[in-house]
Order: sequence, then C-alpha cells, then structure tokens
Amino acid sequence: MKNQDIPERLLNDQHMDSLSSFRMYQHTLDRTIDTHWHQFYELALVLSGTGIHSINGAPLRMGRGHVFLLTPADFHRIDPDPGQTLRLYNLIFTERMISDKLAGHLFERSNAYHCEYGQEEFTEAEREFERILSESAEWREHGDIIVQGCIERLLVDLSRSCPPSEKEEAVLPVHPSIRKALVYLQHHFRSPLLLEDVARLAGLSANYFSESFAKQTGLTFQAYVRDMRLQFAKSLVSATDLPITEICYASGFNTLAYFERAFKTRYRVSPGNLRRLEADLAGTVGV
DNA sequence: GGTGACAGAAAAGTAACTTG
DNA sequence: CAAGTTACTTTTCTGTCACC
Repeated sequence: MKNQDIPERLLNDQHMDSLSSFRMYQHTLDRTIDTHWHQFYELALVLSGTGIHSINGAPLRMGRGHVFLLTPADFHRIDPDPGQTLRLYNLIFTERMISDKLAGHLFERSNAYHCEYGQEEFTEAEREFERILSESAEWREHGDIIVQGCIERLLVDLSRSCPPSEKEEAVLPVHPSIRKALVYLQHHFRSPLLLEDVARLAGLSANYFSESFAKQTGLTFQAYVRDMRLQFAKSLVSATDLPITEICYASGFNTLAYFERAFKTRYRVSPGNLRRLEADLAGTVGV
C-alpha cells in the first residue's frame, strides 16, 4: 500500500503539526461537518446553538452545555439545526498531553464520553478552556504545564460527570504494561502495528508480552487489533456511505482482499452486503 | 516475573480472477 | 469499475521450553 493510493481525507490531519501536542479552537458552525475522525483526542464544549451530533453513527441532540470527548477510535458528524449556528470550544490533543495514569483511567472504557453540563460544571469548564486559549495565544514560560493542567482537570471533571454505564464496566488488565499497551492501541490501531514495537513500548519482551496480553485480555494481540479494526470498519459501513475500499484502508487494513475475508469471517456477511441488508431493513421499517 | 531461542501456526499480503 | 473470491507466498505471532 503506497501513500498516494490512500484517499487524501484519510491521511492524518493538517490540524496539528508534529511539534505541538494540542491545539485549541473556537468554532462557529452553521453547516454540516461531514463524517470524519482523527489520530488524536478531541474534547469539545458547546457554548450555544443546537444541532445533531452523531458519534459512531448514533445521533444525539446537542446544545449549550453538551460536552464530548472522542478518541481516535471514534468518528463523528455534526449537523447544526436549520438556521442555527453552533459555537463551541474545541480542543484536540495527543496522549502526550496527559499522564499515563489518567490515560489508563479514561480510555479503559469502550464508549466515547458525552454528557450535558449543568451551569456550575459549565462555568468550571469554560474557565479552563479560556485559560488554554489565553496560554496558547501568546507563549509564556511553562505555558505547556498550565495547559496540561487545564486539560487534565477538564478530563477528570468529565469522567466524574459521565460515569460509565453498568454494562460497560470493563474488567481491565491489572498488568500496568498491558494497560499501557491498550491505551496505545486505542490511539494507533489504524496504523501499521508490530507486536514487537508495542511490546517494547510496554517495556516487555515480545514473547512475554504476547503471552501476558493474551492471558489478560482473553484475545491474542493480533486478534485484538484485528477486532478493533473490524469494529471501526463495521461502524463506518453502517453509518456512512463511504466506499468499502476507502473504509478498508481507513480502518488499518492494507489489502482489500484480506479485509473482505476477515470481515466476512467475523460478521458472516461481506461489508457491501451488510450495508445493503441494513438499508433494506431501514426501508421496510420506514426509518 | 521475567528473558531468549525456536518451530509450528496463523495472519496478512499478492496476484489473478469472477461478479454485478 | 468497485466489490468480492481464491490459491498461493511471505511475514508475523504464539506457545513451549530451558534458563535466570
């Protein structure tokens, strides 16, 4: 797979240069932002306006106080209501901006975070976002430490405000190295991955890593990564009309043949057929 | 709890093809 | 022309074992 074959939109974002680990925006949206995803984390707070926010294909109402955190494993789409302008703080950052401890805690859950802030929480969050804005507007000494503090406070508040639902109370590997690897995988599962590299990152030998990983997650390393990619691909198949080929590469697969094979083995149906089946179903139900 | 060697197993890629 | 299949090859992983 050569780079020139990958559709432009799937290559990683121009939004963040390699030097900085975060970027802060104040967005004003009056038109649809079509389905997209990032290599980094995205935290946002809606200041005003209303619309529909679809996270991984699931639509949610959004308005003032709506807050969400997306990981690189999520994709989303924003449709402002007709005549409405959405204003929001938008912060993107890489895992370098947060401590291992916080990353491990936040991203052990499977779903994206989203909830509605009350006035008090809203004011708190607004203050942190404002501080990040002012720190990034002009460089001052140790600005990075301030920003990191703001981001970490925002994230802790968010996790307190939207506790995980019962059903997703995942049992997590206790082994700190494996936890670290899982956080890394969540961030990088769409990129080429070698067990050896992830093992090194986790600080274990390849063999022992492979063994411990399987023991703690119940899946082998390869199966785990493949499942993450397939899950992402399946959501895209269902929620978008992107071509299957594009979804294949976007999900981290390098060949269409293998992708089709793996998809069919896992879901008993080829990607294209799944899309047609779901379209038919939606048609008969009248959605 | 952990490493390193190693063989066999499984995954992933290639290429050529069919289908609609 | 994109999607899907298949036989075949190459690469990578996993399980086992000896050892610390």
